[in-house]
Amino acid sequence: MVTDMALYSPASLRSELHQIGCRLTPQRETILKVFQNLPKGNHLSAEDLYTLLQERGEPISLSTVYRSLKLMTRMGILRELELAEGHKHYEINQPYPHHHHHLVCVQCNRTMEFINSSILRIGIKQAEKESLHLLDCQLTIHAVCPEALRRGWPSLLPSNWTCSRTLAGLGMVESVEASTPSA
Amino acid sequence: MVTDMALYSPASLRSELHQIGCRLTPQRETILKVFQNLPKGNHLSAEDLYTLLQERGEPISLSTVYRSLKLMTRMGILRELELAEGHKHYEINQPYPHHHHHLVCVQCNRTMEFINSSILRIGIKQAEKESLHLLDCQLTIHAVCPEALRRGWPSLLPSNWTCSRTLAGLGMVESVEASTPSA
DNA sequence: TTAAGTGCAAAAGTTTTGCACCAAG
DNA sequence: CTTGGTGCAAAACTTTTGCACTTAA
Repeated sequence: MVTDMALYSPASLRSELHQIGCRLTPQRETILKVFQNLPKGNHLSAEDLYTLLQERGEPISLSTVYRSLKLMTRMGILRELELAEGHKHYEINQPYPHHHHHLVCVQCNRTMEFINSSILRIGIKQAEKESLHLLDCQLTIHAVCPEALRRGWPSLLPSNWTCSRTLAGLGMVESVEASTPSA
Repeated sequence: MVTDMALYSPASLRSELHQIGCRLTPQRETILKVFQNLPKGNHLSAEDLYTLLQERGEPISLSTVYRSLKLMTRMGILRELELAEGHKHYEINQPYPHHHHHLVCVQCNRTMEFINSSILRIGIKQAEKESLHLLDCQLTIHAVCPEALRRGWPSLLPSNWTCSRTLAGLGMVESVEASTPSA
């Protein structure tokens, strides 16, 4: 899964950090490594990342996680995704051929990635026009899945309902009609 | 400024609400009216909207504001914007010719709108492909303004620094080099 | 009449910060 | 050394919720 991934070596990260008066710390290096090895299509919230590092026994605090995510996003190393889940998610900011966009079902929060190179082209042109330095450009499509529509979306669904699309994504496809509340 | 705006009359809002088992309340009508009359390019956070209504003497609670924003977003009447400011902003979801996208400076948070019809076309096609019902589709471009770059963005700037681009937007263009902290 | 909506206050999250200590360069 | 970074705990915010009371239809 993780293929042509050496976007940032520790050395190049160090040098980018130094350029702006920052230092390379073990924590920052660890975080970068996590994102570099994250399977394509995954993204982590601050909390996710913190938990994951804890489980691996990496010593890091939640504040440092937040601070690093913010810094690395501003540096253009990470991408901050605003999907429909209430907290931000992060992924590595992939270079041009792998650069992708998101389609989100606002009911079940399932996210699908897609690639479309004209979008980036539009973004580059627009940033140039305003003479800004481009960091990231992402198309987010909000949509509703057919199951939700069928059930009378938006308000008739229990808030913890999950559509079959999501269940399928989790590898548990059977009870599409079940809608079993569990909160 | 507010031109061809009668996207939703109270009656059409009522009927859309009824279709999903909801009611038209004075609060919802008021909120819709605010967004319909909002000058092009403006967007409000929940807090902004609440304050604005308070000032106008409209009786509404903050919870209702949140509840209405969520509902109207899910109905596709409003658009939830995730710009770079930590809280969500909302604007009316304009139909196809007025549909627009955003370019944001991550340093000064200034937001610029732009129109590009191919983006919507891409969004429609992608949603169709996954057989989802499209609600909204927005391209967000994150960038840094030249002033920030010149000053050694990202970390050397005081957190309350505002670039000349922003000052210009506020109609106070003089002291571009001042960077006067005020927090 | 009755199910949906509102307001209030409390709770639940998420993200930020002050400060003392630690460590990269 | 010196300045930036980290961890901890407290604080600050934004958003959600339970419940009793209203109100649209």
